Amino acid sequence: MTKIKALPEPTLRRIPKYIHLLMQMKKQGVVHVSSATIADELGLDSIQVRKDLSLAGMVGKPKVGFDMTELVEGLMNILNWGNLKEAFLAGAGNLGEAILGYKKFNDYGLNIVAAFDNDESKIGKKIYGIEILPIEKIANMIKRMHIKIGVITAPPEHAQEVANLMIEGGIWAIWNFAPVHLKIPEDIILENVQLSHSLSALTYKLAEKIKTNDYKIPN
Amino acid sequence: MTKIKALPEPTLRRIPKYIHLLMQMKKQGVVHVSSATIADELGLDSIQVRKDLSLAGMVGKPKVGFDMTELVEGLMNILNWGNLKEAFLAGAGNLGEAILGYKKFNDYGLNIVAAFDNDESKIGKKIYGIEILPIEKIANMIKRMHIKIGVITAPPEHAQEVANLMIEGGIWAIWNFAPVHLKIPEDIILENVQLSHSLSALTYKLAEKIKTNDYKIPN
DNA sequence: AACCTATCGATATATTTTTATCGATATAAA
DNA sequence: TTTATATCGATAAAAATATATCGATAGGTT
Repeated sequence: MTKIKALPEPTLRRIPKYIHLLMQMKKQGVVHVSSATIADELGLDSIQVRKDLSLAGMVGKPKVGFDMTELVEGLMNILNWGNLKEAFLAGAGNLGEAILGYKKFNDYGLNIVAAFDNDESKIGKKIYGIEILPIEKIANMIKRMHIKIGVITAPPEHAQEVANLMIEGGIWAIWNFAPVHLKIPEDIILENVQLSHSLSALTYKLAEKIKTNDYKIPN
Repeated sequence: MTKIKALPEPTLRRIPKYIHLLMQMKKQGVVHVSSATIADELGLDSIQVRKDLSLAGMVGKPKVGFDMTELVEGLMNILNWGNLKEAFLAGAGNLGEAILGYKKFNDYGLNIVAAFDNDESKIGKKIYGIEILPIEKIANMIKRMHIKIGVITAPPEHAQEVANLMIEGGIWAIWNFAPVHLKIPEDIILENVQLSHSLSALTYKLAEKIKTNDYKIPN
C-alpha cells in the first residue's frame, strides 16, 4: 500500500459522501465511475473530486474512470470503517437513546457496548439491549476493557466531568454531543457534534435571505 | 448598524462557540473580555478571534477589550437568535423525538410547532406537546402557515421525498439529519447534520493514532 | 504630566484549499 | 492502423483562510 500522508480536513469530510454515493451506485450495478459523475451527483467540482481521490491514494484509468469496488473499499479502508471499535456512551437521555438505537453506526466502526448514567432510576435497565451502568464505574471499565472511544451525550453541566472520567480511564477519542467546549489534553482526539452550531449557520443564512427578499414578502 | 458583508463560513461556525463561552463568563460577572482570553479558553488564536469579531462588526477598546454585554448581544443578533422561527419536523423516530425534546433549540431561534410522519400508529399522538400529523399534509400546511424551516429526521430512503414535499410547500431552509445527499434547488438553504461524517473523521484520526502508536500497544 | 503596557485593528505575509490548464493515455471508432 | 475523445493526473494559478507584524490608543502608574 502506498503511504498516504494525513488528509486535509475538508477532504476527510467529503470522503463519507463519496462512500455513500458509491455504495448506492454499486448496488445498482455500476462498475466504473468518473470523477465528473461523482461531482455531478454531489454538486461538487470534478477537479476537486479527482484531487480528493488522489490524496486518498486512489487511481483511475483515462477514458474509464475508477473501478467501483476498488474505490469503495479503498475509501472505507482509509476511514477505518469495517474495523469495529468498542465504545462507551455516557448520558442515557433522549439523545443518548437515539444514538444507541441507531445501529447504523456499526457500519462506521462504532460499536457501543455499554451506557453510563448518574440517574439511579435508569441504572440496570437496558436500552436496545445495551445495559446502563452507574457513571462512577466508567473510568475503571474503560481501563479494564481497553475502550478507545467515548461518546458524551450527557447534559452540558456534566460533560466536562464525564470527559475527565473518560480521560482518567485512558480513552483515546471522544465524540462529544454536549454543547460545551471540552478542555482535554492535546493528544486525545475530539470530535464535536454541536447541533446548535449547525442550526446557527442555518438561521444566519435564513436571516440573510429574508433580509434580501424583504422588499417583497412572499404570500 | 454598520453594514456587514456575508461572513466567511469558518467564522460563522466559530461564532456560536464565542457566544457560549461569553454567556458563561457573563453569568460569572465578567464585564470585559480580551481576544486573548477568548482564544485561550477555546484553544484558538487571539488574532483569529479579533479578526472574527471584527468581521462581525464588533469593536473593542485597547487595554480593555470588548464589552461583554455588547459582544454577546451583537453576536446573537448576527445569528438571529432570539428571533424565533416556526419550523416543522418530518420523521418522528428516535432522532426526531430527541430533537423535539431538546427545548434548548428555542434559544437558537428554532420553534418546532408540528411533527409529521407516515406511520399510522404515531399520527395523532403528541411528543413533548407537539402533535404528530400525517406527512401528506406537510406541503399544504407549510404554505398556509408560512413555515420557513423544515427539519428532516426521516429515514434515508424517504428523505428526498420529504424534502420534495417541503419544497413544494415553499420552505426556505432545510435542516437535514438523514444520511443522504439531498437534491434541492440552489436558492434553498440546506444545513446537513451527518453524524456518520463526524464519526468518520473520528475513526480516521483514531486509526492514524493507533498506527503511529502500534509499536507499543498500551496495556 | 510623562511614561508604561495591554490590547486593538490595520496591513502584510504565509498557508491551505479550491479551481484551472494541459499533456498523457486507454479505449472505441473509422 | 490511425484517429478521435473521454478521462486521468500533474502542475500552475487563484481564492480563501489563518497567522504575523506593528503602529495607535486607552487607561493605569510613577
